[in-house]
Amino acid sequence: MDVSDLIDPLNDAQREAVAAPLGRALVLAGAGSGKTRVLTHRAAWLVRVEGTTPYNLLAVTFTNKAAAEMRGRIERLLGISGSGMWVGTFHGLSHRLLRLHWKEAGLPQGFQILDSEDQRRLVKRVMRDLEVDENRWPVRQLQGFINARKDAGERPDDLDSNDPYTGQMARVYAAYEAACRSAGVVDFAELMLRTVEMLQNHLELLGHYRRRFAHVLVDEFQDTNGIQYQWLKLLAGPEADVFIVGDDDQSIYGWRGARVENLQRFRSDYSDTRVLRLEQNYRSTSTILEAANALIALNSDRLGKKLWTEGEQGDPIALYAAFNEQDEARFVIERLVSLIDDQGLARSDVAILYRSNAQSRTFEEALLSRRIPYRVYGGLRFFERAEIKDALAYLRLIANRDDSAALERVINTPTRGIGNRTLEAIRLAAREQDVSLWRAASGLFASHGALPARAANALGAFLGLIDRLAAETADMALADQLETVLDRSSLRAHVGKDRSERAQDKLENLDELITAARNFQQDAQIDEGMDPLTAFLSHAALEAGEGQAGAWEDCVQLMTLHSAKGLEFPVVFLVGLEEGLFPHRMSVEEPGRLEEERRLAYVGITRARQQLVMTYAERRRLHGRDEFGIASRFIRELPPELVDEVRARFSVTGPGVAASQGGMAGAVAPEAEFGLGERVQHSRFGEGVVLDCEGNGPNARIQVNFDAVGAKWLVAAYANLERV
DNA sequence: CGGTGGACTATTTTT
DNA sequence: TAGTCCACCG
Repeated sequence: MDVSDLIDPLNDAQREAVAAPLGRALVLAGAGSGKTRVLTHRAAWLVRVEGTTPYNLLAVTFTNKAAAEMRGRIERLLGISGSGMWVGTFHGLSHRLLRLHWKEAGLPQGFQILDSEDQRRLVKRVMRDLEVDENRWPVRQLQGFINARKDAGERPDDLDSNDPYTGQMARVYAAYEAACRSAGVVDFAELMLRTVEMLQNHLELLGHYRRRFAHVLVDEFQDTNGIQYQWLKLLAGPEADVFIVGDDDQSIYGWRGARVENLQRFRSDYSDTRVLRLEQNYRSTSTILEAANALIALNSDRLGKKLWTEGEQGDPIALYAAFNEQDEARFVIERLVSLIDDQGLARSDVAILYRSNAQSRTFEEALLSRRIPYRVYGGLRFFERAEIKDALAYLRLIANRDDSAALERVINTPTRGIGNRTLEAIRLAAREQDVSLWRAASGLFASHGALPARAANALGAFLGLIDRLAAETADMALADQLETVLDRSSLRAHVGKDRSERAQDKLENLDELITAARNFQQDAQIDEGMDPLTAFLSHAALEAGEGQAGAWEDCVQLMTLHSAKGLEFPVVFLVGLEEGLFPHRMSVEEPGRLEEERRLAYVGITRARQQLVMTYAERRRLHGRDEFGIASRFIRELPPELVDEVRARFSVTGPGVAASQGGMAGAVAPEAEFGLGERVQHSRFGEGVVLDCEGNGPNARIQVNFDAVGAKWLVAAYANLERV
């Protein structure tokens, strides 16, 4: 049997992992060490060498993107496609199990999924019904509490109701659960918890799946939370062949419940675990790697790993102390332009990474003014847009009248004369009779005199509209159904008359939704037993889609450090490295949280392949105030010899900024060979004026505005400039 | 019902 | 500063 294609492209450590004997294996894979390759090759190895079938594999990741990538790569290695292989996210796979076994899970057949916004609205609704003071108990906090409890596998009954604080929150949790049950909806955390409970309560099902999934593979294990760990352990059972890959140094989601300890826990739960390390890095220069190693070494409680590379040393890390955030953006953009224009880098080779979303603005403005295409990751996703959610809420209501969250959303969108009074009456009736809003509304409408005539008419029109839409569109294709709903509900007209320039965008989004529905029905393999509408709605909830449609031209990439995990770029600008911003002030108090910030810095540094540029601003406008910042401790924690401080302080920039306490190596004042404004001559570009200088010695860079070709950055050592 | 203005808040985010 | 949310008013 020829498995050279599986084995040959691997190094020794990778090979050892891929060909590990069946059993429990934990692969500690450093950044850029080829973990996805190892995982996918392992899957292919199991089929081609160990003789299992794709049907017996269970491969789990966190994001849809990673799951799609993994599936594609495994299928390519196996030369198959569309197999019965279960590759997906924790939530996607749980969803599938719950659809197949809705009865055993105690769910209605057509249950729908609440996204975070739906959940928050529902929690809020429940709190109002319970008359919980929203000022004392912020809704988001309660939502977070409920999710944290579910992520830990706890139901309201498991909580200490004697403690007044916990007791109050448990009350809301319980009421929220009741509301979900009556509406036939589940939130994200519930998908996991419900699946675990279902399997625990139905040992015949558990046995079936344990036999089926003889081989379990998990990516990014350091990001698993309590319930995900339980889920895995339950499905894998004591016998399964389990192959997990993770990196404790890249655990950056502790704040949303991820438990790095699960790596250790796995080792102690399965004492025969074979631990393997992938430490050879194929991504970054040795300079970048050394910096990353030095930084992360300051964390305690590491499982221990030291990355190395056979690659080149590369350039030193550039550090720029900006005067303020505009200066920071100016520096980054100028540097990036010179990389693109003079060194031929693609725009998409360059990433600007920051700690918090708000920082993107200055960079966007600077990029915009220079007409450089860019793309910001994060922000509102397609299926999260209000007009899209409104449209989907109509569909949800058509699929399931008891979906009270959906009803609340659209009963008066567009406005149809059902005001708060009427809605309050409906809510009251629903609470008293312990039924869904739809049923309560129908009841009120049917009993004469229960509502004022006007309200009753309006309500009747709404109830009739939904019933009619449901009946008339029942046999339509999804896209046609949606089209009909948008027109007949007047939602499209409502969205269109929004008198802002956003109205056009919104209409286009609705069209996009119709297209999405059409494509979905065409090429999605819809699981048996799920009608297309239910499947589409679940898809919309589980895969919120991209933030920006299309836009796949060559763009500079802007994103938070969190969203950069798993990606790599030839050039990385790590910006806003100031105490209070990064590490964020909310994380500096607790050692554990500070270490997570440090891991975040580690993730950022290791995204860079060739060149890493760090910046911080000595002054920054934050929340409308001017804040003075000092360099982040993460800068000071890097070996000074790897860092080259770029100082533009030739002159003018401003008094008092030349020597900063955060500066490296005592901030030697640069000796410039050329002064600003001086006229110089270049062999190729002709004459020009010196605009700016950075650094000193042979590494110094000089910006010259050439008469013929405009402004360019030149490296002093190669430029051979002469005074005119 | 929709529009306005005051209060409040401001890490990270996937599913 | 800027964006969101909500209460109140016409």
